[in-house]
Amino acid sequence: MDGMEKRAPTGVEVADWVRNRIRNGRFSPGQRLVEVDIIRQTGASRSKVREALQRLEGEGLVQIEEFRGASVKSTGLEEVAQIYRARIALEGICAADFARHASDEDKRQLCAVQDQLDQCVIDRAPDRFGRLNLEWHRIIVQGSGNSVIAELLKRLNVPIHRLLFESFYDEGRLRTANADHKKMVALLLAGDAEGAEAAMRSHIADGFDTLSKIESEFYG
Amino acid sequence: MDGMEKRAPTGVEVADWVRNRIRNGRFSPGQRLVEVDIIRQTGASRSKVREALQRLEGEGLVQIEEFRGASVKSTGLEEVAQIYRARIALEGICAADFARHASDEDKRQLCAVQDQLDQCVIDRAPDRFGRLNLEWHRIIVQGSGNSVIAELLKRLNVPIHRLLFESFYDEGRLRTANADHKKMVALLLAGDAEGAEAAMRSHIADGFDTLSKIESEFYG
DNA sequence: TCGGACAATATTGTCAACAATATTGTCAGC
DNA sequence: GCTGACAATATTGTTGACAATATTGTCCGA
Repeated sequence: MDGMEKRAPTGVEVADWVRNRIRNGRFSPGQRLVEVDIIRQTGASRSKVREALQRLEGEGLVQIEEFRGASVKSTGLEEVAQIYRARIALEGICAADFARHASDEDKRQLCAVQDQLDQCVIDRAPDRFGRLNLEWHRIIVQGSGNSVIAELLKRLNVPIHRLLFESFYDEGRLRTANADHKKMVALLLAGDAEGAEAAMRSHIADGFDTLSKIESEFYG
Repeated sequence: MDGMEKRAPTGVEVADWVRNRIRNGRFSPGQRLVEVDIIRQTGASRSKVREALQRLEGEGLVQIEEFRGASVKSTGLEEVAQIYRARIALEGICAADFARHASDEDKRQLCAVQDQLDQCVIDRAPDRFGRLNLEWHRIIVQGSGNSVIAELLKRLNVPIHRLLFESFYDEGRLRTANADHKKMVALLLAGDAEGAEAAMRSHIADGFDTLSKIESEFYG
């Protein structure tokens, strides 16, 4: 795939490869995904590439038209809004469940990441903050113990991956977001399920609001 | 597929065919899905059947082992509980959004189905009640206007399809469920988003509770 | 120069043959 | 009868060739 590997990649691996490239914008919306190109770049057989593209179509990440092949599906602002609404619902529940029955290990991890986030605010490192922010949310989902929801969120986050970093380049948003985080950690550790859920909801909703202000002219 | 059709079914159609058979129990958990059998029954080519099985694996409905083929994945009580938790989150949000901005047409449809549900209670028709119950929930999701969540719920409901009918054979549960429905319709029409969401949540949670009592010995 | 017809190429869709592995059947030896 | 080795069968995995369609290039006439 990257270097020179012996065994040919499996269909799932090719799907991962393409998905990553879509996520970080290396494949842009509307771009056609020609089978031969992917074969050349991955070393996979055509069957595997086709399998991968069909899987990604199932995830809603690409669309396949007859005799025209696969292309990266673009997600408009309306769909982004719907994804955020789903996140509000799901991560809200996760916060509540985390408050109810997270393990000490999960709580410890959460605090550790929170410390690093605080440091990022001091250092004004929005990029690193973005990465740790993903980790922070992931820990809460994992701590809720619901792997079904975890899987749903993993898929929902793919199309909005870039956007999840965008807003933190605004200093003010970065500070308020981290203030949200600190309050929420307190609620989560205190076992206040209702409070944590409400806090998570407004936190994500605020994230979308600042985002839609930034991106509104882009989407028109 | 059923009768004698001319054109061969596409991969998506074969996937639908298998998914339906899994949903209504015609294919039971653990059962191996042999490619040749599906070819015989659907008239599809092997490529299409393989494509279909891979798609279903992506949906988490079957599992594929190397050189052992596809088999229907079984969902334990723990996973069912997690699915219900996700439903609580997502349908709760849908209820709130329905209350906020559902169209008059959606409201009208909801009332119509509610009337039919009431009739089912009078007639003691649990089977018909189950079908209309699906429709009732679907209308609320549709009325929320969030197609992303609608898609998530459609997938989540597949593995628990049978269970969604089970509890209504208990007369008491059927009555309380319909009482929930009527209260919720009132809240939805009144535009009480918070009330509707809370009602939907406890409605679904109650559904799982009665279910887990019925099925607990089955899952052991 | 423009546009349409036609050819050339590129790309995807389909299928069948073959390889690799698992599953089942058989039988000798005990 | 039971067990293990081996053969026979069944099933899945892979590849390549070919068909179907789309895309691009070319040329000619108005």
